[in-house]
Amino acid sequence: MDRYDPIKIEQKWQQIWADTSAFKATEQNGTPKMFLAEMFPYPSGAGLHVGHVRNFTIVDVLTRFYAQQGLNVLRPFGYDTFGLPAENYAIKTGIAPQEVTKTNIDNFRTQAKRLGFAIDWSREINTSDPEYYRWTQWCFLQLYKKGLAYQKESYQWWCPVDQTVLANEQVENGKCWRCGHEVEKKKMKQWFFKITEYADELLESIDSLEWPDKIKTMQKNWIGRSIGAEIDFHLTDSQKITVFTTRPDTIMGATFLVVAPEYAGLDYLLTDDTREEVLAYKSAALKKSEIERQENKEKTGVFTGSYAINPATKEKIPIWVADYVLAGYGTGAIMAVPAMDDRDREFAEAHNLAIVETELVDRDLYGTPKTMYKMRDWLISRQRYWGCPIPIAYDSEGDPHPIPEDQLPVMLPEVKDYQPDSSGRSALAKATDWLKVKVYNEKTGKIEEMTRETDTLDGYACSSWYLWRYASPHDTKAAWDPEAIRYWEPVDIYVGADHAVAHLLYIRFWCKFFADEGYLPFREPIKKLIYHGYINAPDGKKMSKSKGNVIDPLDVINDGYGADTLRTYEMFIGPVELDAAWDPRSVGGVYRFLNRCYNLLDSISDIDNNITIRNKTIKKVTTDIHKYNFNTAVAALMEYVNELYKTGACHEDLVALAKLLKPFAPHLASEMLERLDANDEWPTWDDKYLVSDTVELVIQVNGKLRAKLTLDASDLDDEEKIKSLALADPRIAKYTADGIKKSIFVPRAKLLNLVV
RNA sequence: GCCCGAGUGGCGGAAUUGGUAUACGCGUUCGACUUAAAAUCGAAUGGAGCGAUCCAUAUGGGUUCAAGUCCCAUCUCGGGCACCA
Repeated sequence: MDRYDPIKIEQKWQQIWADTSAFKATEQNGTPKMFLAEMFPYPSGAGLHVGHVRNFTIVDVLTRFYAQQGLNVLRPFGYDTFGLPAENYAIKTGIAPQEVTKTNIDNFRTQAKRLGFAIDWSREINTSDPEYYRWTQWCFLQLYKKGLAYQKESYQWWCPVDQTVLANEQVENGKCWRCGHEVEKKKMKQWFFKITEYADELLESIDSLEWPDKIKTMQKNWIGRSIGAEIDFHLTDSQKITVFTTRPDTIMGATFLVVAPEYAGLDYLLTDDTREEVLAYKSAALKKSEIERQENKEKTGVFTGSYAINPATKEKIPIWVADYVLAGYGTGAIMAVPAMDDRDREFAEAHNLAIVETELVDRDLYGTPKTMYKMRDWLISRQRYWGCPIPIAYDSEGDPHPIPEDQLPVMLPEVKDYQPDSSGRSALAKATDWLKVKVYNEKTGKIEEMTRETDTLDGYACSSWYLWRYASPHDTKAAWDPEAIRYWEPVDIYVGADHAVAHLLYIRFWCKFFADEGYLPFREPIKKLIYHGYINAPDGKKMSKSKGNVIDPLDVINDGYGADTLRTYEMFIGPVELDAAWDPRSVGGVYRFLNRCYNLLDSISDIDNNITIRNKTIKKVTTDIHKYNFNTAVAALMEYVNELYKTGACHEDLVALAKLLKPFAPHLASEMLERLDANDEWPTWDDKYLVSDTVELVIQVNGKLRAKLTLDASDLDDEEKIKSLALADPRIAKYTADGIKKSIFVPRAKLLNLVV
């Protein structure tokens, strides 16, 4: 017969799937649903990389597996398109981000189709499509109405290269997550989402999720709840400093107070003698980069000139300012207990402050109980062009007003000059016509001309609700259709390799908010999460253009291996949660395996020799996919094929093989099933075929393997018989000449251990 | 510094509740087919030894009839957090 020609077979089936809209999903009441999704990609100019392929293939294996089992499966696809790369490209080339985005999406779609993914292409979404971001703006307005979107002036992380502020979650080791440049602090008025409102629930409900412990722990640490108390230290009868502490019981040892350089009431504490020195210290601290603060943990600080009374000891204690106290946490002021706290002791020793051993007192004696979180509110303003416009306008007094919902979307205007500047306003500030808008002013009761907000939304806002959009992606009346939501959502299995705290925390926050508003009938958006590892270059290093070690998945297909080999290889490469290094020779091994599957069609035996291993393989592959052990599922199929080569494959053997293979190599499997005249219904096994008539019994002496006996399965009930058979065996007898002390028989393990 | 996770052949990795360590794949070697090569098919492959055997799951202890798996220390690597009071 003909040779295995993956390119030909794959083209044929991709055409069939396209022509028949094979993966279109519709609600079917009475049929159990399964909603699967990957973290949708940012469509870069480079096209799909092997990491995308791993991500999408995991989803695809599960999609096809559940579909073959008769579930009503939804597997949509979309593009997360707002963001810096397209805008930076526009600044460099003058080509509009809208245009580049379209080109890149087209390329991604074409490439994804060549991989044979079972995607419902009628549900494609794109976050920079006005029909989509119209509803992102609607989401913003719902949060705004409830006071969960608000403006605040404060010190924020600012990236001087990208010329925008960043959320806490987007600062990695003091550097910008996009360009890697050190971030600075800048005082600006910015928009926030009040995620802290849900801190307790985000923390407490996380244990109910079937997510990897690693992610759960990271989120818990990020939220960082501390239970303690706030305590007032009075300077005078009317002036006080409130501190937060987790150890109010150590107050007897509090020998001084420390406030952060940014502390709001700092000025009041200064005296003529100290003012100059303290202000110099403050401006130096603000200039320090986060990197410098991290590297240099020396405890610097200066005395403010003021004193407060310790309410427990009634002692007058000095107030210092030091940058080891953080402005953004607690009250920005602490009581220092150098006898108990390492950092306070270091500071006290460096500045000759009193250290007194403390006796513990009752926790509630001097303060009021208070819970504090490390998590801050989510900063969402971005001073960049290529993002979702914030639907807000300002009146002549600078007060914000929401754009009415019936005027959405606030379209992102086309501009010529995308370059941001250090003024703190995006390129949208130059779109002078667009800036003007007439909005009703509830203060004056009139429609007035106002000025639009020129910041755009953090891209994470766009991805905080897209999983719900998938349920009714073309809805023009609402962000999502409640009926479709009730049927499909929440997501059953979500697959990704990134965004452990940012995206996966934000989407949980929005879910809880919209549940409270009555728009969602559940409080957690994602039941199960598969967090897979990266694929590295053959040398084990991260793939990168500059190192020239990038493997292009399309090259693998075009080299003649085909998509099925690529997909199956990436599932076989190792445990799903671990990083793996690309091995071009192993790709060849998987190709050989698929080739062997195909060639089995040439000689179909009439005799069924393989009932046991067939049933065993069906069981193994089924349970492995349920456990996401894709690598061992593929290994089981390889073992099965090796066996079929030895014993000869009958029709039923091959049908089972093709069905089990289909999630991994759908084109080849479809071809095989067609030639075998079979459907793709997932096969079942019968445990009665898994027990054979004879069993191999392991005989150990002192725990070491010494012999194997083949017996009738029924003999496993007869311990005495087994023992005498073992003792009679010459390989055993030579160890047991002096008799045995005891014997342990384990029928479950088919094992007999003799102790001499 | 703190919190997780992981250390198994030449390599990627398998191993129900503790129960035959090294499945599967790569690589290597040999053989068949071929004028030859590729492809394909078959066989061998943890180390030492002629052998019976002995030694091997990061290191050192422990529990057990039995430990890759459980317990205690130590080392190495990866990830996260990092002055959060």
